[in-house]
Amino acid sequence: MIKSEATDPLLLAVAMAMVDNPRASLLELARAVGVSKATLYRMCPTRDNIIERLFSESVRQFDRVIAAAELDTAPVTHAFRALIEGHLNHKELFVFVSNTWEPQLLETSDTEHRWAEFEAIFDQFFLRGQQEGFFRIDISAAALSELMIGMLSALMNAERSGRIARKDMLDTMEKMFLTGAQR
Amino acid sequence: MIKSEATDPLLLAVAMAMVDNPRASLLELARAVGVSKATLYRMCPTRDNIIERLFSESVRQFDRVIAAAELDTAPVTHAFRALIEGHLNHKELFVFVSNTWEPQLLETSDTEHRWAEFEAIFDQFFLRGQQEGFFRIDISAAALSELMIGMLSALMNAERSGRIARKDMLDTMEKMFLTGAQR
DNA sequence: ATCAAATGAATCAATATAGATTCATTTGAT
DNA sequence: ATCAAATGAATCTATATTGATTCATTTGAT
Repeated sequence: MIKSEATDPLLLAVAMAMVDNPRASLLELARAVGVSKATLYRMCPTRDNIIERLFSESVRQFDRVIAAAELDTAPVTHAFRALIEGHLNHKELFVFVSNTWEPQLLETSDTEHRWAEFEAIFDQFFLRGQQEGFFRIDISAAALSELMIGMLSALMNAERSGRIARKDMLDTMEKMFLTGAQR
Repeated sequence: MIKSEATDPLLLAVAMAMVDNPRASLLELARAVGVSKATLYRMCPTRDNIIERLFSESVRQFDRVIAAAELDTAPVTHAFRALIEGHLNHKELFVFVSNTWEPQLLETSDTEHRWAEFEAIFDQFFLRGQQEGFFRIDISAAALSELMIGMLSALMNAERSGRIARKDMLDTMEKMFLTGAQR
C-alpha cells in the first residue's frame, strides 16, 4: 500500500457539488456542501484555485492507480481489474474528472499534458492486450480506452443517483467490458 | 419517415458550445458559435430559454427515435440497432442531454418527468430482452440501460475530439454492447 | 473550565454578467 | 440596383458574483 495523504473531504464534496451543478456560484457550492462561504474561501480563495487543486489531486490519484495496476507488465485481466478497483476506490475524483474534462479545457495550468499521457497509457494497455491476442482487434485501442472510461463513468453516475448498487460495479464492468472486448 | 422540422442549427451549435464550456457567459457562447451576442439574444432572450428549448427539442427527438425503434415489439437486435442509429443521427441533442443532464436538475419546467419516462422505457426494453432470453440476467436492466447510454455518449464525445471515426460507431456499439450484454 | 482554532454570518468594493435596446452595416432575394 | 430582413457592434442599467475582511460564536482539545 502506497503511503499518501487523503484528499480533503471538503474538497471532494465540492467536486461533487460542481458535478451536480457546474454553473453554481461559490455561495451555492458552499451551501451544497453544508459549509459557509467563508470556510470554502479559507480552503481555496478562488474558484480557479479549487479546480486546480481538484485536477492536481486527480492526477496524483490516477498516477497511483495506474502504477498499482502495472498496466504494461501484469496479466491483462489482473491489470484491468486493478485499474477498475483503483478507480472505484476514489470515485469522487474520477467522477469529477470524467464529468468536467473537456478537451478544449487543455490550455490550463500545469496538469494539462498529463491527461494526454493517461490517454496514451490506456491506449497502450489495450494495444498490448490486442497484441497478446486477448482483446479483439476489430475495435481500435483508442475506442476500447474511451469505452472503458465511459462505462465506468456511467456506472458511477448511476450509483450516485441510486440506480445501481456499489457492490455490483466491479462485477458488471468485468462482465460487460471484458466479454464485449475479448477476442 | 416521420415529418419533423429540423432543429435550428444555431441552437445546436450553442448546445455544443455549452457542452464544451458549461460555465461560459452568453457572450462567450455567442462568440464560440461565431455569432454576435445580439443574434443569440434574438434566438433566445435568456439562458433559461436556451436550455428549455434544447431540452424540449431533445424530448421530441427522443420520442421520435424511440417510436421508430419499436422497442416493445420489434426483434431485440433490430430495435437496438434502430435506437443507436436514431441517436447517431441526432448527435448534438444526445450529446447535450447526456452531458448536461443531472438528476438534481429535475425540478425544472415541464420536460422534467419525460426523462424519468425515457429511463423507464429503456429499462423495460432491456427487461423484455432478458425475459426473451436474449440479454444476460446477471446484470440488472437498469445497469444495461445506463451502460448503453454511457457507451454511446462516450463514443460520441470521442468522435467529437477526433479519437474515433463516425463510421465505426454503430459497429462498435453492436460489437461491444451486444456481445457484452448477450446471454 | 479555559483557550486557541475553526467556523459562520454579515458586509463591502470591484467586477462580471444578464437582459435589453439602438443604430449602422451587411446580406440576400428580386 | 433596390429594399427588406438579418446581423453586428456598442451601449446601458440592474443584478449577481467574486474576492476579501471583520467580528462574534462555536468547537474541541486539554
